[in-house]
Amino acid sequence: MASYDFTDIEHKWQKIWEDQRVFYATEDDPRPKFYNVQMYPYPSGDLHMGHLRNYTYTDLLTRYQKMRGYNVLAPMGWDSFGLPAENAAIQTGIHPRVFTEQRIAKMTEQLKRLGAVYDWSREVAAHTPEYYRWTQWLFLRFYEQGLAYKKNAPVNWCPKDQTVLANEQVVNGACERCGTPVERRDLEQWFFKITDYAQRLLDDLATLDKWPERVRIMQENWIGRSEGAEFTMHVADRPDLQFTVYTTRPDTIFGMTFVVLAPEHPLVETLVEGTEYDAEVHAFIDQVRRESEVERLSTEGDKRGMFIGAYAINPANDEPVPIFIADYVLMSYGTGAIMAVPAHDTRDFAFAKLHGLPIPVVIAPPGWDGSDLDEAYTGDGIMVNSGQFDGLRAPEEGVPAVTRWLEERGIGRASVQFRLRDWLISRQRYWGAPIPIVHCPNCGEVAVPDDQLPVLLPDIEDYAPQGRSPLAAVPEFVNTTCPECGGAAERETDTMDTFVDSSWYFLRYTDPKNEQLPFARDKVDYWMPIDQYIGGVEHAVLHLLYARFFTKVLHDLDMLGFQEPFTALFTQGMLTKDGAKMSKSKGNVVAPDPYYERYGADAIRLYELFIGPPTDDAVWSDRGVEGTARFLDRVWRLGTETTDPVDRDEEPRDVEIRKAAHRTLAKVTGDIDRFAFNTAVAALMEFNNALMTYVREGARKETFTDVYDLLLLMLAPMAPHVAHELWERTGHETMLATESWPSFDPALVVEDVVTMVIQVNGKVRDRVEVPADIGEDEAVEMAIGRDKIRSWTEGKQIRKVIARPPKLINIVVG
RNA sequence: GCGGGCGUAGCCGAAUUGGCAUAGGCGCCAGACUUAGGAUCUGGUGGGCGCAAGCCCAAUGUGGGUUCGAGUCCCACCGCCCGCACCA
Repeated sequence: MASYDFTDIEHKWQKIWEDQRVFYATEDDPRPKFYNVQMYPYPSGDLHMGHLRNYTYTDLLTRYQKMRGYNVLAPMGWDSFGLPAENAAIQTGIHPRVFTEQRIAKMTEQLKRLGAVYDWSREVAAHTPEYYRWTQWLFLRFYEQGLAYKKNAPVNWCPKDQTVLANEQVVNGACERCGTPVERRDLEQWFFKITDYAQRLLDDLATLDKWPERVRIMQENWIGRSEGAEFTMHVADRPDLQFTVYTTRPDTIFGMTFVVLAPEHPLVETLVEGTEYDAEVHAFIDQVRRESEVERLSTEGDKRGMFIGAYAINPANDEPVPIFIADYVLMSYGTGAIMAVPAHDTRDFAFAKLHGLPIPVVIAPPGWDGSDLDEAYTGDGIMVNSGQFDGLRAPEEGVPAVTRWLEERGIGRASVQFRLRDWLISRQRYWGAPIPIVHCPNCGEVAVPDDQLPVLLPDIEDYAPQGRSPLAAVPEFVNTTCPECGGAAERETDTMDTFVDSSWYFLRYTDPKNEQLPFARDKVDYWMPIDQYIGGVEHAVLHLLYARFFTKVLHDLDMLGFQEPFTALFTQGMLTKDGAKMSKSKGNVVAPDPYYERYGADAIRLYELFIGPPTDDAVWSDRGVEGTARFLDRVWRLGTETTDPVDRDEEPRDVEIRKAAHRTLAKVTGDIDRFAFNTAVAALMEFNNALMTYVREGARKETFTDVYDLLLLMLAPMAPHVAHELWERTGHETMLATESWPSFDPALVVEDVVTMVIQVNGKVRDRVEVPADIGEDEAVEMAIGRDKIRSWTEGKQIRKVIARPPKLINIVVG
């Protein structure tokens, strides 16, 4: 249906770009660098229109920034470890490597078909020994720093996938991947100590001014810093026993009427041992422990807990308060113990009501009459019933005053807590990078020496997990010798979370073939930080936080010279169809193949750009592609059909079309810079419409050539195949991709005659063409003198005239 | 519950700093070309009046407010979306 053979053209130019290595980059280029990266994908096999949208954005920027004069690096790689390949292997028996590499090959083809260009010499894939060797090497550096450690921990366990999940992989109490309700189990697990970096990860968010604010806010909430105080409490009649509580509201300490320990709190055992509460408490603890997250969530609002037969002393007033355990207090946050102030905490209030505990008010709400509260009051107020602190404003005066008092008495101090937990990186899975640790009966836990890396993933027969890594069933892998004593030892059989792989791949791109180090300092410092990072908002807190953490650790190890990896971040919207995100599992994917055949790659790209604001979700529409295909067809015909431009002197019409071209150029340049690709395409369409009219009414040869060249230059990053072909056919000997992005002529963009709007009482009543440099007095005079305006002002008094020449005059009458 | 965002034509959307609301596309209507058109081109496409040039009016989820002037700023409400979710 198109009037040109786009398939031939696409093949031709894709081959030229690759064969001539047009988009390959080196570090010795004198131009300023621009490092342009899209989050490397999991090789799922088939790209759909939703994926193509993202690749189109990245590719547009690669081509645009090159034309803008930058030394652009746009690499591509694969997040190729992970569960799907392993699950497929369990089902089909195909080795995950074979499965993965077939898909990588397929996706590479599909990217090339779109016309997306990369420096393929820098391709990385997480599953290759050449890559995971360095993932293991980096693990060892973390290990040396005490940033990688093993501990027994209650973990999220997916009974279907038979593996441990990170907190982030648990969605509404269910496994993110398969939806199975998650259970809790105790296992020995490897962690990265990201909490050591919590404050810096929080502080440096402020420097990321080219990140979407919502992503910064999400990370801020995820890190979850809170300020308060912790202090020691003694158990009544047991001077040997004490525990620490954490609170953000030390100013409410006089309102404490009970304390709550997490069921897992170590002191609980001691307190109930041999008492009448022993059996009942243990039954409760067992129940809570075994409960899945789903079950816990379903009981929200009904806070379960019990008195355990002991009392603690409130250090503020020396009153004994009962000790409870309850499931709403978590061992993993703060100290695992809280002072409960029912009057001023909604959870404590609910719990106190349930157990008939007193609810004394210590922060008086404004206008409080001394009566009981119907609900917890958490707002500002005046301290009452609080001894020497009565009358202070809370929390702003009360918190520091009480905290100081606790410090002076030597029982407490100011304390900062983070919601962020350490990053659980071990997986009881096959398809990941083995953790390079050996367990020796004599030497204990021993790091595999650097020169013995990589610890290779062996080929195995049975991938099915049985509560431990499939690697544990491979004696040739497990049995080894201790690097320190040379005796018999066993390898660690857990593998690493794929988020470890993806926390540094963008560093490897800068020096992908290095066999001495993961990357050389000079190369990483040349390319990094990434100037433009593009990816889905679903990675707002996971990948993006981990990658920031890695960068900071490697900075502290003096391996690189920057603190933040991603200068600018862009998160694109999803493509939806039938009201849902396009995905294989929903069965609503739009496969690109028929569209390539019918409309060509450029029409698809252009529609992906035109479909709506890049940050917003968009709905796929077949009609939309037809529209952009029609547009390209018109551009093609303008460039190839005889339009009979003639040599003649320049007329006003010719100047007008040149002005239109330059205004469009200014608009498109600005729009690309602010990621408004949809309006950039609209501007090109509008200009093309004007150009068709111009040609129909008789074109001047020189003018037409000039403005048509501009059109092709602007189209080059968006619809590269057609633009390149037309550039060649219209007689240019250079390649369009290596041309400079044109700069607009300011004289042609500035309008010398503009339409001035004349309003009466804010309503538009007339318009008049005026010189752009018209003076205020002259503009007002002209406005008032217009016949049409007179008919509105006649018989009324002009009270005020707002003049904004040359755009607007507003006459206020009354 | 807490945090963030969105609501404009029949549909997708534009309006960048408070200044001509509705650009561009889709769809629809009419016409031209044509054996034919689901190709292409031209014109139209909120409402009212008018043969017409044109004139007038209404409208940006709802209701208020600030302002000479509000899609844009403020307040309340309605609806939808996203993130977090017992973090003391």
